[in-house]
Amino acid sequence: MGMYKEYNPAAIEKKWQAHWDETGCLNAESSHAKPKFYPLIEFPYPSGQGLHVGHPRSNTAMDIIARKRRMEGYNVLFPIGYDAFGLPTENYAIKNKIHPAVVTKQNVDHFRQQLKRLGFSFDYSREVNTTDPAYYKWTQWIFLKLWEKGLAYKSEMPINWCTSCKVGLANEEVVGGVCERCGGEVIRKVKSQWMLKITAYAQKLIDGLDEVNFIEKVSTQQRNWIGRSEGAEVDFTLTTGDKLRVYTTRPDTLFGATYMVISPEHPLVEKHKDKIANYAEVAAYREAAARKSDFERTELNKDKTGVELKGIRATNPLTGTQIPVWISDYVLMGYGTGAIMAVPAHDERDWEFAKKFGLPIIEVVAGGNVQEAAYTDIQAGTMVNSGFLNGMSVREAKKAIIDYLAEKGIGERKVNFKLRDWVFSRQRYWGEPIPMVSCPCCGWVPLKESDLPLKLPDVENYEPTDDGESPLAQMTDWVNTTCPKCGGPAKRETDTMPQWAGSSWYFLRYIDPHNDNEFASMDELKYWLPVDWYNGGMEHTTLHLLYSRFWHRFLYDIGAVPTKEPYLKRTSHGMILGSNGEKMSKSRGNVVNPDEVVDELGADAFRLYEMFMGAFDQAIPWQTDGARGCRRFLDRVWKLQTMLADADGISKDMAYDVNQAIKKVSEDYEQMKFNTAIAQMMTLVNRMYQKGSVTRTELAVLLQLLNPVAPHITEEMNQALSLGEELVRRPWPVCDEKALVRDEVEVALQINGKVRGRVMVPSDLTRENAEEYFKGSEEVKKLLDGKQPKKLIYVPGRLFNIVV
RNA sequence: GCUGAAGUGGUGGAAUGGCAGACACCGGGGACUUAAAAUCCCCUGCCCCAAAAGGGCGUGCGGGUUCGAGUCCCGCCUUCAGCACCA
Repeated sequence: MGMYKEYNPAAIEKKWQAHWDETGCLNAESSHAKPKFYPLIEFPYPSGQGLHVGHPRSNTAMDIIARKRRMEGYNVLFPIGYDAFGLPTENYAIKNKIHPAVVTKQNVDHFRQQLKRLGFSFDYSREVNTTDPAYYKWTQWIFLKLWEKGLAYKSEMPINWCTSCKVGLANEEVVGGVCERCGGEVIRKVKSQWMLKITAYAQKLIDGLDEVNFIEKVSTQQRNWIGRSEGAEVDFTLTTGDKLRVYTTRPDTLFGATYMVISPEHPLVEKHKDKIANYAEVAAYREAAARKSDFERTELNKDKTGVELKGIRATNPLTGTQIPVWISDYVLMGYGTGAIMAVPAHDERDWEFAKKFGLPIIEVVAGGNVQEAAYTDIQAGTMVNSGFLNGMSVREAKKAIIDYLAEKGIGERKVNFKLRDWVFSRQRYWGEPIPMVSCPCCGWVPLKESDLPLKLPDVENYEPTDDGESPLAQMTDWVNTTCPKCGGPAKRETDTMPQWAGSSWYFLRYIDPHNDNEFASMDELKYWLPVDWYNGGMEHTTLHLLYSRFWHRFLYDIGAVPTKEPYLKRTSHGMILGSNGEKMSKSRGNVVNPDEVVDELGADAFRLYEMFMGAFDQAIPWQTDGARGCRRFLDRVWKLQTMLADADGISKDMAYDVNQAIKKVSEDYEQMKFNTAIAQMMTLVNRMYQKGSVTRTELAVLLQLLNPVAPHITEEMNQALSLGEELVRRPWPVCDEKALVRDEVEVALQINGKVRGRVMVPSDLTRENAEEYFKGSEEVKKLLDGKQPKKLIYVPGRLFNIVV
């Protein structure tokens, strides 16, 4: 045993990190002999600011699980990589005239060094980087497969266009309707873009949720986002002779339709412009709508606006009544058919619209007062004013009307999804080139697989062109190519893929990261898939998490991966807020830099605090004083070396506490209740201090339990005291249930639910025996003071309640 | 407006319908020290009482269920996050 030294985290942490690097003992084993465990964190975007205190929250949590699983005998793949394409890097490159690849390399190196300082047990030998051509070769390959199966197509879609900078902007760059950089006006400009048909997978993505174990709020949010609804499409006839098809979830209310609303972009507006008496007004409204972003159009609480198409009317197919047709920007071309029938009596938005514009309101479901408010209850109402539907319940009416519409050929049952197809084009440089060529003879032609990766060319200038094309469009040498099909002159696609592309399949590449022939071998995929546990932020629930499920399910359908779903389990961490309780941001000046905390307190204390600060799934404000408290705890653990007793084994008076800690810590880690697990270890250490001594066995158990959270200090103490081989190689401790059984337990004595005393009772006292036992008790006699008990309740081990 | 989450001491937070405030932070007191820091020990929800003993009040608000409610039900209020008025 060496001399006692002060706890010096800087030296200890460096030593063990170097040891893990050299031995690779935390890396996944290539053998498939052991059962596998694949935990995953969302790989970071390597921003110029470096790591913030939010990253280590998720990382430490999964590191704890990963380290525990290794001790439980699993072969663990805990990978790390970088999601390195993206806007901030590109903007930085433009501003500073540096190639984005250079910036990316600097940032990745910085991130890696910061992550290593925190002692995460990542397998760095499997690192991936989405900007590496050897990686994005396979991103492009997946795109080609999607194209092959008809899931990639081109469509006219609006982009945000700054009229002053003359560039396309991301939603994020549009703040309050104006350009974030110059404050210029932003309009929506239509451009032909690549789309992915995620809507074809809507039902599969809903059904897949039943096969996995996601926390409830994630499944709920994905289901709501996909938004399956069942209703009907119905044809109305216009006075122009056209059929106007609408989608409705309430076909039962068809008799109550008193007007129609179509989207301002609806083709019928353009088609019949000479029949529309107030066309100038309509055109002005349409132009105003075009200027608005989807968000503004759908912004709530805003006043309903709209314009009647004068000169065109629609006929209600059931009543034969002619009703007016309006345009309004709250109806979007992208959902349903871009047209609705309005039933103001039973839809709140329609009701408001009708009130504002003085349109008639006809009650067709009895039960409310439709002049006062829309009546939307679909459980209680009975049909009225609805011809053959009268007297039916809403449910019956729905079925009857759909059957009727189908019979007459004017409508049909229809399932709709809120989910929209995925706009896959960006007018940017720093993304994966889309491997497609436009040929005047053959149309869009995919590159041959053997020509992948299609690398990004070196350009001088990364600024988008002022006509909305990607910077790549200026690279005529690169753009002009030959058609892979006919060999004639052709042009490359110059838009690039969105950042979501690389992150939609990165967990597959980790499995076989150096494979040049395929994105991963089936043999490895079969062993490692699915990801057993994926932790990430709630903000990625409806985009990244859904997109990657979509790609994975597609790859399954073409036989490229062996599982339907990529992730078995999904959990989520809460955000770390600034000490003022607000979101951390540079502008608020409340950002905490993890490097500074590690410098002052060490990585172990930092990790400990990240896990101790509060409930893992809740947003928590950062308090550096709290982190100092965690360092104090580690100091106390360190000092236990000076309190070593001669005895070995677990002493009798500590058996309960030690085993209680094993049980509680083991269970709490699994449920991500890290804060209470740590509290339990603090309690154990407090007990050891009270006693003033600790055996080697007791200390070894504590170090083992603490190791996943604070891996450096625990390995160092284990080694310094020669307690055994490295903790990473030792099995996870098992609770001795017998040690938790006690002869007597303290229970509370209550009168009418109020605590009036405490008493020790045999721990095996049952409900049946309790009455007799307590009747003989002095304390109970005293409390009763002659009163007659009406009822006696014993909760074993908890309390005895006397109702008088 | 919709959806989701949450309101508990001075602070962060604990609590399968069963002793509210575990574990920490801050603060106070003591020991050690020439002294300070660090460390160790003790106290620390609020109110009444000189103190103790002993009461009383307490988990956003108002009701309810229950022997018993932070927890369950109904109705409000507030805060945070997300959002695509989805017919």
